[in-house]
Amino acid sequence: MGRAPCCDKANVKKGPWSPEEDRKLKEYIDKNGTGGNWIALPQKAGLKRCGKSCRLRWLNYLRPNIKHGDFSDDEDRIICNLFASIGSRWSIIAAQLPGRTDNDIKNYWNTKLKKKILGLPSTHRSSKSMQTHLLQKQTPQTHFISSALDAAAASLSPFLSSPPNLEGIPISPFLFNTNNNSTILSPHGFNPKETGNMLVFGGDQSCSTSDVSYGKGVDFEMSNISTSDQLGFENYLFGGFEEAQKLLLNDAPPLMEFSNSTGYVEMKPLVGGTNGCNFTYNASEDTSNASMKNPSQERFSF
DNA sequence: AAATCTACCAACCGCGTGGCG
DNA sequence: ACGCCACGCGGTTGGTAGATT
Repeated sequence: MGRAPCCDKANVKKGPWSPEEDRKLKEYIDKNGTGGNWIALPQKAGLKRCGKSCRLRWLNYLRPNIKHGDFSDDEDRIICNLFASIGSRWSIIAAQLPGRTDNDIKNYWNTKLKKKILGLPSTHRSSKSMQTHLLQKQTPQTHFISSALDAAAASLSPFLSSPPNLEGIPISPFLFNTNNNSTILSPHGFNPKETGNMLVFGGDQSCSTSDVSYGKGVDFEMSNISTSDQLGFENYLFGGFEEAQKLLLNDAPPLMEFSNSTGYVEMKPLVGGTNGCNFTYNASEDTSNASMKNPSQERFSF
């Protein structure tokens, strides 16, 4: 038994709003307010729209004092700081940015700001091949990313030192950032094609077990981890870097707590978690899946 | 010039929550 | 105390424009 529909789906228009619909909605609300009842509003306003759709259109576009266009550096900073502290609570973040909507901030984060922090080229519709090209050349960008990856490895090394290896090969954790296929970011001098040892943190806007790749003998469990936790962890790893720090509060709290009390490497999100789960790297796990092929490994490019 | 790819963003969807009878 | 209902939120989708091949 599914949820009852909020409106008669057959008789409501969907898709982009026309100027005429905008005018009707704005005129009605200017004159009458929302009346505290979005469900009834479309009919009263003479609109063939779902109440939810009207509410969204009003809040995100028609409402007075909505700010459109580029985000300022200050706004970037506020978003980054709050995201690092509370995760993807977009409505709370939006409350700190007058004129910005949660939807706007969410879109901005997912399409631009996240990449900015992670040091990827400001894409602005730049192609994947161009990004790969930039990464292949030793640019300041790649230097930054490589440095960050080195630090990521350093951050984890105390916990990976015992046991320090699997099958005699040292584990070299590094971050992975990809838009589906072609780009992998590696620390200096580290080629996973040769060693196969890595921890891989999934792709854009995703976080599930299926997004975790396997290095040789390494399995990293990330089931039930929210995107915000994943990004929180990434932020943690990047937190020591000047470039990233510019976007973070100097006194930002630590995002992850590490321990190996159980014999596993446990990386526990301290803030921003929605479900309190842990990342657990099980160093003693059966390595029979070492030969497991993750299709994405076939697409590495250097 | 056309086809394909990619980024962007408006809008949708479904779930959780809180108010109310 | 319980169930219903509307709202608000966050994740996701799909259309479109611009870039690239």
